[in-house]
Amino acid sequence: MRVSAKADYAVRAAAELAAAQAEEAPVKGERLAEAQDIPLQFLEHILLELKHHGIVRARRGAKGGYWLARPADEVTIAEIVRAVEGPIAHVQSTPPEDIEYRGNSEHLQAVWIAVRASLRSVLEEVTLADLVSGELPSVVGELTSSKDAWVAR
Amino acid sequence: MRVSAKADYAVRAAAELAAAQAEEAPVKGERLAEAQDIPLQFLEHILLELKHHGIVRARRGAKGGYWLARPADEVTIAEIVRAVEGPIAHVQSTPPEDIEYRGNSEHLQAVWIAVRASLRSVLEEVTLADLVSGELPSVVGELTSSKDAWVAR
DNA sequence: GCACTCCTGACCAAGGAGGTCAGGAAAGTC
DNA sequence: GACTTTCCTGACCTCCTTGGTCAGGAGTGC
Repeated sequence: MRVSAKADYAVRAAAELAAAQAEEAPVKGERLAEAQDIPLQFLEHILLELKHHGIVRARRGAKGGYWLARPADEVTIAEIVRAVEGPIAHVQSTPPEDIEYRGNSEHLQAVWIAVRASLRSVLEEVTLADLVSGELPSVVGELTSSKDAWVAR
Repeated sequence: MRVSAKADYAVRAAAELAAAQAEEAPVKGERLAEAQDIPLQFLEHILLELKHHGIVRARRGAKGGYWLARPADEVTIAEIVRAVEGPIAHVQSTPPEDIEYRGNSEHLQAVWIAVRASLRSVLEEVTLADLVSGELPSVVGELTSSKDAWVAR
């Protein structure tokens, strides 16, 4: 139930690309790495994965760099996380709907499905455009408004 | 963003203990392992962790076994998951409220906080009593009612 | 004293996390 | 055509986690 460095890096780099989308010019990996303080070579692997998933495009050579394949308001955080981490909320590496629970844990499946749905309700709602503008969807506002949400437990 | 085998096993074993709470007698590890099809020796390690976290009690010897330290309706899934997996929704192994995001990813912190809050809204609401009775809290019903929640993506 | 059951630490293989390194391949510039 | 720039790719590396197994020790009950 944790977020990997890779996923965090990927979203941050994508946010930089979203912000640079107006510029109409590719952004160098080096600039992304510096802006978000991410090891360059590691970031390049991540960007490659994002490219393979059709989230990012790239060109080599002088004047080369990376840019978003789609408008920033059409790319969700969920997509980016899935691209680098794989499916969200798998249990024992299999999707919860495929697991058979017996005996007294029969209803556990519904709980894991609910967990996944709740994750989706956040990650699939927030787009890169929301992220860079700071105008996050209302679901985020509701979840973060309580003081309680900001303390560890 | 996945649920480990350990967490899944822990919740299932705890569900068996919850169901057996009426019996007033300890349940052997072997019986738990068989009921939920969990490797016995692995399960024993898990039960030990639950014990150290004050969720379960145990006695050795003949007539020994495990039982819940508290009534089933006072133990949440969140507690069990934390006992075996550690804190929920950490990013790069640190709690989201401690991370400083700069530049265009400034608002990413709020997103991760929202992710954690949404997980909590499910995991802290469901108790072992809910799980074995099948009367899950309304939040689970709402999240699982859509057909969409049950399909992979 | 003995059977029973939990308790504990050591170990193990495979894979993932979080990188680094070295070189190749396209694109632009002179 | 040579050269520089920048992405692309695979190999490699260390440390840690996952998902276990094994062997023995220590309480408990009869």
